[in-house]
Amino acid sequence: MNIENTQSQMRKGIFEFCILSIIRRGEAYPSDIVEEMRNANLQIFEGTLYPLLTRLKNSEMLTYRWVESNSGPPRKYFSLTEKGETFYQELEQTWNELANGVNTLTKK
Amino acid sequence: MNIENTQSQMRKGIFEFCILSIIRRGEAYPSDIVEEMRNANLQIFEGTLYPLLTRLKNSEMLTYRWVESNSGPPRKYFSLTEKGETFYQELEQTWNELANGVNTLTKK
DNA sequence: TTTTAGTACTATGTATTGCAAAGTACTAAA
DNA sequence: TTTAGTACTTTGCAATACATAGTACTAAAA
Repeated sequence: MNIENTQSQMRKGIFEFCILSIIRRGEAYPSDIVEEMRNANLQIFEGTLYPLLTRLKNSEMLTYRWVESNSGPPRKYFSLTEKGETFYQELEQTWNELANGVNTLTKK
Repeated sequence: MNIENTQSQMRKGIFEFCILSIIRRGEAYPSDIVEEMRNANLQIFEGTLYPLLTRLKNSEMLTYRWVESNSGPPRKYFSLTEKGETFYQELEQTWNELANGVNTLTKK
């Protein structure tokens, strides 16, 4: 039982919300997403990100298209489906309830 | 991929923090803990709570004593160790960083 | 006295996902 | 042709929330 493990456990379930939020604001490819998360001091690893994007795509929350890049391999740009937008709103509510609950409990 | 599962995943890692916070404020037994969490709109099941308390005890974050109850079986009252207090402070920082990161990212 | 009900705690199997690591593929530069 | 950087894929493992089945204690009811 150590802090790194707990950090990892705390991240579970939260990354879906973060990723959908980023893509909701505009089409993005994985490196964009990593960058935006890093800017918010959130760390996500490729081994997490790619399977998660795949799961979201398979669940019809996201669609993607291939875009040739200037100098390098093609990139997969993701965007939100209507189903994804609905799910995002549920996630937003879920997060807010959880965060409020925790803060209520721990800040007294 | 549905909201209930994501809620469950979001809870991972957070309950340690909540439980230590409750016990930090004063000695408590499991039903006390369930009650305080419910008051904060956080739901924890016995299958989660008891093993978690055991893990925290085994990691020397908590100690406990048995207390006879007025009408019913004896109760296990938990309290925080010094190691638990230190760990709590790390958890508090971890939670604040995570919550700030998520809110920064999703509220823009 | 025995049985029932309520309370308290224990143990275990399952599903899910973050993490780590190994790998493939594309493009441009050396 | 080889190397380096970028982009994506796959898979196995560890940890924990959840569900469930069970044991144990005490008081009240039968």
